[in-house]
Amino acid sequence: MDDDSTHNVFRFFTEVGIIAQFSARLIEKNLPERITHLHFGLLGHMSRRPDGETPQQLAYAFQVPKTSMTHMIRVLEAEGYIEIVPNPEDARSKLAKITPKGGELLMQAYAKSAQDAATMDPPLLIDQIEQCLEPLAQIRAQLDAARDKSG
Amino acid sequence: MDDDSTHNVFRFFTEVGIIAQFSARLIEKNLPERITHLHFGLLGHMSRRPDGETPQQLAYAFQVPKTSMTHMIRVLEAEGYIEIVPNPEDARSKLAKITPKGGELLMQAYAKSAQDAATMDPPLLIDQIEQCLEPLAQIRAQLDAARDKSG
DNA sequence: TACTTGTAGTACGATTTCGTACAATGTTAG
DNA sequence: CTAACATTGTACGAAATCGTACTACAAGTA
Repeated sequence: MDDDSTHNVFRFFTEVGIIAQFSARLIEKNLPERITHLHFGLLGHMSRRPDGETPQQLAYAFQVPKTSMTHMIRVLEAEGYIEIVPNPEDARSKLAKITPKGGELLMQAYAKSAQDAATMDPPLLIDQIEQCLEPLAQIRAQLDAARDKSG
Repeated sequence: MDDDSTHNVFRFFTEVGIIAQFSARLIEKNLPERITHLHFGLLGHMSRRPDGETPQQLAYAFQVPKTSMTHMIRVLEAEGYIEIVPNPEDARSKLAKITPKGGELLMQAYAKSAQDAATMDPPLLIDQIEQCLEPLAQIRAQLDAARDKSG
């Protein structure tokens, strides 16, 4: 990889890091105290999996340590946004499922954040966003694959 | 903003968030204990500003609370990567400057991470990355501008 | 069955994050 | 000048992050 490409890769990571921080703030502005964008992501993830997922699966999906996930789902459970039930297929394990209250929160935060995004000044650059979407998805898939191979 | 665009915006944020996490890990793998990708970003920022910057400016640039920045620069100073001197233009304030040791760390981490990036399997999608670069920069600039207007 | 090895989740503690409150200094209106 | 007000950095404490070590259960071996 030549110097130019290297520079571009780092620049890419820098831009992506900054934008990620903005999006985190955008969403957290519309979430209750103590609920972060990661919790929001967890709820979205669970809403697509009505049978629930184990903390282990969630930790892997969100690339955080097991202990961090333990803490996060406890917060969500304490606030009633998810429920944690024993895993019928493995007595060591548990299943985390979104509750109606969690679904409510998800919808509301989504709607409010969408509203905020739609009313930004200067306005969001939808064209550029859509233009990035496909390549970003490919890059993410490549990074996922590389992670699975080596660590 | 129609439903389709809204969906794309959220998808964009999701992809960006995941990629940001990967890049953070990629870099932190090549940094000492206690030094994070944010510290790496701080060092890079300071390396382009030999006269130093105040903690306030750094907090704004990196979009973290002042108190978080206080803590971060203390870690960097404790490890000798930066030095903190009084600000000659404002007795309330200080200036944080990168040290030669900090420059060393920056170079080394950059080189190692570049090496890691270049040897990924499957390989990094340089074309897609370069394709995203310009639109991402525009999106970031728009988000910056919107932040300055409202909060 | 008894034994070895592996895996799920968590207790615990060190560190980090960040909101609140504050002391020191700067700025400005009068 | 000086009194109000604003700004800089920080002490402090509550909460979050995450590495280490552990317990409980599972799975494979003999």
